[in-house]
Amino acid sequence: MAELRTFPPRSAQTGEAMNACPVHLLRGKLRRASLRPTRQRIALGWLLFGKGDRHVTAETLYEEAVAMKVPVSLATVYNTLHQFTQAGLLNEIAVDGSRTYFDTNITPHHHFLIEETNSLLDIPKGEVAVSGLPQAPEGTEISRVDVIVRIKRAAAAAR
Amino acid sequence: MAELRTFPPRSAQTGEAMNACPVHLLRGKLRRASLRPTRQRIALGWLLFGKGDRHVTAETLYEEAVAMKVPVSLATVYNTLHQFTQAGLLNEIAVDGSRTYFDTNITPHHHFLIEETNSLLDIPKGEVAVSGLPQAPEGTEISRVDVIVRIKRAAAAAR
DNA sequence: TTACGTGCAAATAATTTGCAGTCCC
DNA sequence: GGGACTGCAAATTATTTGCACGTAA
Repeated sequence: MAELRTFPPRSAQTGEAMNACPVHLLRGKLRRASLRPTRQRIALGWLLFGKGDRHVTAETLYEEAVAMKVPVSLATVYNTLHQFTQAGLLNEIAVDGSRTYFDTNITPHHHFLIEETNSLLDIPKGEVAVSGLPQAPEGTEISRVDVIVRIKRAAAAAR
Repeated sequence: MAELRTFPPRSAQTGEAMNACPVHLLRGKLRRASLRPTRQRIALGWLLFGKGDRHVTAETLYEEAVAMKVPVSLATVYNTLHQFTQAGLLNEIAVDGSRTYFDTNITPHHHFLIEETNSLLDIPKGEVAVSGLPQAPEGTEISRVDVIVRIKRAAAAAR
């Protein structure tokens, strides 16, 4: 259905009359990160940043791209996710020992992990507070604090 | 140096005069978990539970076993770690998207992740408190809360 | 004896890499 | 035009699995 066609109208790539267009913003975002705004980076950026905060894995993003008829290879999705992460546009989250998740919400916040579906959910900012953090060992500093609240289906309570 | 020889003195395996011996305790632990106290499970259990709380990966435990001249295969180490985990003797921790760590400390506590060496350190119980945990979604409950404090070498402060 | 465990090697799964061809500046 | 980017396939890494053989009960 929704095709790539929706994205970078060829005519627009030359920059005429569309300064508020999200694609335009994306290009700027990429440029600022010294990443050439290529077709696939823009398409992936669109998928990632175009609909609010999301959590994706390389695999899911790749599938989305394919579904949207965006011509991109899985290897490029991996590369792009890592480049975006390195550029600070994404956060990497480890929840289980197998897949790697990427989060488009780069503000400090924590997560629910729905064990049943292995999916992530943001915990609204401010609801969780971690206190009493001990001093980091000599010569080191805290780079990040991750909190993951694992959720399972409630034990069928006797009734 | 320290060889397996130190472990289950053949004579002891029949159960004579060594009720307080750690090997004996281990056997009980395994039996209670319905795991046959086999040579390799005892050796691995010895390595895991014989020196206080530890964090291992299948790979590191395997190397230790090899160094101790314990005859065991990597596949068995994986199996054993999972069986122990399922039996509640170990906790599995995900800190990065690649390796899986196992923690012999099964009481609720949190971790430092030394990014430089990719190693884990327990955060002393009681130092960290997580407050304001939101309600788990309908029909679900919290199964565990993991807090991982990532530590990096301090930015060389100007002086 | 007999089911449970173990070892080995092959199978998977997720991710990375090498390199030839393509595209942006 | 030239270097940055991409795609493909082969290479890696971490982990799992199938199956013949060994071993605890």
